[in-house]
Amino acid sequence: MLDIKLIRSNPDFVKERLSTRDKAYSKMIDEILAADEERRGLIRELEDLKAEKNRISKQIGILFREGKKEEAEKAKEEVHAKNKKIDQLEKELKDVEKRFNYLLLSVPNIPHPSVPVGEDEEENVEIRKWGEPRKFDFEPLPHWEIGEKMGILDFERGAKLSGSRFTVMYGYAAKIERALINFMLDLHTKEHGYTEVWTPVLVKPEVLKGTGQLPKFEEDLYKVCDEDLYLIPTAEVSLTNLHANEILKEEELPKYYTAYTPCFRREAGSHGKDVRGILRQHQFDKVELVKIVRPEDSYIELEKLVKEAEKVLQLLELPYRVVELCTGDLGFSASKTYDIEVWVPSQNRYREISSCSNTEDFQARRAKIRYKDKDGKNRFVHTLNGSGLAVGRTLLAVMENYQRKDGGFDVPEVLKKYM
RNA sequence: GGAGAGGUGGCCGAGCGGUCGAAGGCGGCUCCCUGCUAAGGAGUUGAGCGGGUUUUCCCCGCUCCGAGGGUUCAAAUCCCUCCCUCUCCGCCA
Repeated sequence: MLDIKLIRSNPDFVKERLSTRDKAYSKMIDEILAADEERRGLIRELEDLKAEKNRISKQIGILFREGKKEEAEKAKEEVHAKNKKIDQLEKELKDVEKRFNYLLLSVPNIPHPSVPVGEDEEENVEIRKWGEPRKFDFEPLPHWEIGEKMGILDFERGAKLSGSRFTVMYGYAAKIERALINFMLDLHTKEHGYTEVWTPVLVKPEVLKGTGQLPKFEEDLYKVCDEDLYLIPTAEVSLTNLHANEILKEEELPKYYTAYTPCFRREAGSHGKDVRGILRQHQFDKVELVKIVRPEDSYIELEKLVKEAEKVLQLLELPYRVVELCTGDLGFSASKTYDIEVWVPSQNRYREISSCSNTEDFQARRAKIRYKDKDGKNRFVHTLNGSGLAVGRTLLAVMENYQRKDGGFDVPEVLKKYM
C-alpha cells in the first residue's frame, strides 16, 4: 500500500512512476484523490459534531448532579439531534472509506528508480551468468521422460488423485525432494544467519491482505470452503506477517526467516503454459527467505538475499543467470526484483527458479509492521522475500542437467550426504 | 464438540455507567544525588486519524480497553453475537 500522504502531496510523481508499469494507473490515482478529498471532508464534519456532542454530554452529567432536571432534558434533545446527523454522516463515511481503501489496496508498489523501464519479460535485463550449460553427447531428455522411465514421477496418478498439475513422486524423486529441502534449510540457517520457522499453511484473509495477494488476486488462491481460510501461495505470506501489527525494537532488526512449506497456486490464467512435467504445479515445495530490515538497509539486503539464493545453485553446480525485472514485469508488491533462472537443457533456455524482491514499506504498511527508531519514532520496516529455492524446479533442474545417456541421472555431490 | 474462567497500555494488574486513555507496580527514558557501581529522589513514558501551525517543536479535536453490533444524553463498565486464551471432559494425528 502506498502512503496516501505521498499520493496527496505528489500525485504527478506517483502517476509517472506507476505508468512505467501500466498507463491505466493514472486514472486510479485520480479516483483515489477524489475519494480521499470526500473522506476527509466527512471526517472533519463528523469530528466537529462529535466534539460538540461530547461537550454537551458532559454538561448533562453535571446538570443532573446539580439537580437541574429541565435543563438536562433540553440538552438531551440537542444531543439526539446531533446523533441523528452523526449516524447519517457515519454511514456515508463508511461507504466512502470502503471505496477508498479498496482503491488504495489495489495500487501496486512504485518501482525503484534503478529498475529498467520496459513492457514485459522481453525487456528484463540480464545481470550476470554463472556456470556453463553442459554439452551433451546425446539428445537430453525432458525431466518428465526421465522420471516416467525411471518410475519416479507419476503424472497419471497425480491427475487421478487431484487433477491436472498435480504429481506423485516415488523413491528417488521423493527422496531428492526431501534432501534438497534439508540442504537448503541447512545452508541458510548455518551459513546465512536465518532462523528456521515452521508455519501454518492455512491463513486468514487479512494475512493475505498484508502481503498483497488480497483483495486483488483472489482468483490465484485456494480457499477453504467451510472456513474463512486460504492456502498460502508462498511462505512469504506467513513469514512476513509474523510481525503484523507489531512495533519492533530497532535492536531486533534485521530479522532473517527461512521456512520450508508447500505452496498452493491455482495458476488461473496460465492455461496451456508448461503443461508437461513439474515446472508449474498447483502444489509445490519451496524454501523461502524473508528479511525484515530497517529502511536504510533494504537495498544492501536485497543484493545479499540474491547471493544467498544463488549460493544454492552454485553448490548444486547448476548453471544459472540473474535477471533484473523491468517495470512491466514487476510483481504487485515489489519495488525491485531479481529473478534467478536455472538452465533447463530440454528447453535449451533458462527458467525461473527464484524471485527476490524488496517491497520496501509496501507490505509493512499493509501489515502494520513497524519499529521504534532511536528517536522513539515509529517507522515502517522494509520487507524482502526470495525463494531459496523452489524445490520442485530444483529437482527438475538436477534431473535434466545431471542426466546420463543410459536414461538415469546423477546426484549432485553436496546432496549425497542427505540421501 | 460439552462445562467453567478470562481477554484492559511494552509487561503485570485495578477499574463505581459520566470527572477513565484509564489507579498501582514493573520496565524504558530524562534529570538530581553519588568518586565508580548499587541504592535513593523527581519527572516522563500508548497507537491511529483529522485539523492548525509548520515541517522534524508544539497545539486542538476525534477514535481505540479482543472484534462486531445494541441499550443510553453518556459504555472499559450493561445486553447480544463472534473470535481467541486457559482449566476440566469428550474426540483425534
